[in-house]
Amino acid sequence: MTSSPHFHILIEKIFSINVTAEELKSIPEPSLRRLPVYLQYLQNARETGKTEISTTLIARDLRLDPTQVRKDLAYTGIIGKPKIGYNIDILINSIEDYLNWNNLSDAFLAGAGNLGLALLGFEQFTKYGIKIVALFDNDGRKIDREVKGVPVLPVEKMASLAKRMHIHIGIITVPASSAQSVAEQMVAGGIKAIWNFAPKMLKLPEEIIVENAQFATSLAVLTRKLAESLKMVE
Amino acid sequence: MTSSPHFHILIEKIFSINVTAEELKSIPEPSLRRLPVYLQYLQNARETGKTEISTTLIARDLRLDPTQVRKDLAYTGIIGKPKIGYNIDILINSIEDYLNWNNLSDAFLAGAGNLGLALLGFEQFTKYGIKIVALFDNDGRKIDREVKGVPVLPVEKMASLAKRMHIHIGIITVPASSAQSVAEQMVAGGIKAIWNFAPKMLKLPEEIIVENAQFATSLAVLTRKLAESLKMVE
DNA sequence: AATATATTGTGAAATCCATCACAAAATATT
DNA sequence: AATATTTTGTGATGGATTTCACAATATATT
Ligand SMILES: NC(=O)c1ccc[n+]([C@@H]2O[C@H](COP(=O)([O-])OP(=O)(O)OC[C@H]3O[C@@H](n4cnc5c(N)ncnc54)[C@H](O)[C@@H]3O)[C@@H](O)[C@H]2O)c1
Ligand SMILES: NC(=O)c1ccc[n+]([C@@H]2O[C@H](COP(=O)([O-])OP(=O)(O)OC[C@H]3O[C@@H](n4cnc5c(N)ncnc54)[C@H](O)[C@@H]3O)[C@@H](O)[C@H]2O)c1
Repeated sequence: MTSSPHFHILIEKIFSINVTAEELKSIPEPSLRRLPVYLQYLQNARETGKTEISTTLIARDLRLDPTQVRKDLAYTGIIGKPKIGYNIDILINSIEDYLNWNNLSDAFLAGAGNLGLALLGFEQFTKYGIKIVALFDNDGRKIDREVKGVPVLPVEKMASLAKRMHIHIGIITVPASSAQSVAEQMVAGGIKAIWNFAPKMLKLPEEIIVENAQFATSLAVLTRKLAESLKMVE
Repeated sequence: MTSSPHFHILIEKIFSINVTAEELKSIPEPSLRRLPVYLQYLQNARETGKTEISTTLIARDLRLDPTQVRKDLAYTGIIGKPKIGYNIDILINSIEDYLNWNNLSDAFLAGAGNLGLALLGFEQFTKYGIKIVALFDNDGRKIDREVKGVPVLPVEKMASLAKRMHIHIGIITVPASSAQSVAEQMVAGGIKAIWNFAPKMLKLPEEIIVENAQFATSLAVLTRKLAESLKMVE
């Protein structure tokens, strides 16, 4: 980069140039992870009839630092008014746009078991930018049914169908032992991003985006902190 | 702290003094979050018949920095051999001990719906240190049944039962609108750590440990990175 | 036995992220 | 109209985490 990122952003604001991949990448991952938390908080706040909100208040309610909230929100391009704060509707839109959650992406889900069907039943995914359009399984008893209007198809058809339908997102809820093979079939079908619920690290080409929904990670923090706090009172 | 942490740990090793809350706290949270990833990787590696493993190899497979892996593992107290690496069995045990996953903790789960039942059916939780011993719901049709040997009870009984059974961990899989009230009932029952799947920030006393299993967070990273990579090829 | 090699363990440096401090701006109050 | 108050936006600072650099060590090779 030859010019400073700050200068770049200024230029973008003035001339409405589309941000490039370079700039898109520049948000710190911790900030990115906080954006959905703000979003959910703001949607709640909107329901109470509020129209404006300050980072002072957001930070108090979410137990964060106000400057941190301001800097996080700034990544989405939002501009506030001193002494007032931000317009809630505009702010919500700004975050959703930034996350690309205003454009629903179609997704395939492999593994129509307990977790897979629970995910399918979770209507709120449409709020999070994705829509599950087909399930795939290798169990004959599950195939060729429809669940909540979504067809369950044989996993062999997944790759070709993904290609034909230009699907970019795959969700894996098969047992760990099948996860690698299913992931490879997804990649063969042109899928670019995989949300993996199986407790198994996938080995895939570098350019494939893999987000592991590791329940174990979450539990590690929980059980460890609990052990700490129980030790403390001993 | 008057003496260096390093000195402390040495003393602990020599005299087998229990680590105190002070020392327990000292692991960086990013390191803590990586431990379950190593654990799962190591369990896989063990199944292939390996008995020793180096951080060089772990790092290559998990796409991490070898020094980082070494420092992370060191928090669990493991000691390796130059030129060889670590004994896999001992290393696995060391991580499990550190996370307290060798002592199963009983947990209550509120919300016997899609996700709650999927979680119940997930036997591997016993590998992650917890055991769901009772479900609670407010839907008469679900109450007083047993699911996989675990009773479904009316949510009104949760607090008193938690107290009586000295339950420390609660899992919330009720709709967002009921999450706060259910969480408060858990706290009233003496529960100290809550694993919250409802997309709702809970307002609870500071000493209560809350770990939000935010699906939205995971998806934000996925959809954002995907948007970036699609921009790139434009 | 001497040398080469791969790895651990750890201070030091670099990078990344969170927090502090404060000027500028918008509104409310006197 | 002047002053006080609250908040935004941001450069500077501090702290946490990652990465680098390298000595020490265990084993393999000659
Ligand atoms: N259930 C949970 O709460 C939970 C939580 C965290 C992680 N997970 C993980 O999610 C995955 C699914 O868990 P689950 O409880 O839903 O298991 P499940 O057994 O209920 O479902 C797995 C489904 O995958 C199908 N399947 C198996 N191999 C396949 C293949 N090669 N191609 C296509 N489909 C295939 C099976 O027929 C079944 O329908 C597992 O990896 C599990 O470890 C589950
Ligand atoms: N299903 C998913 O894949 C998924 C994913 C992420 C998050 N979530 C969240 O998890 C929660 C549960 O989702 P779900 O799909 O299982 O919903 P669900 O409607 O299938 O289950 C909710 C259960 O909670 C019970 N319940 C409602 N109010 C209660 C109360 N006050 N006390 C006790 N029980 C009560 C209901 O009777 C029902 O059995 C929701 O907050 C949802 O947003 C679900």
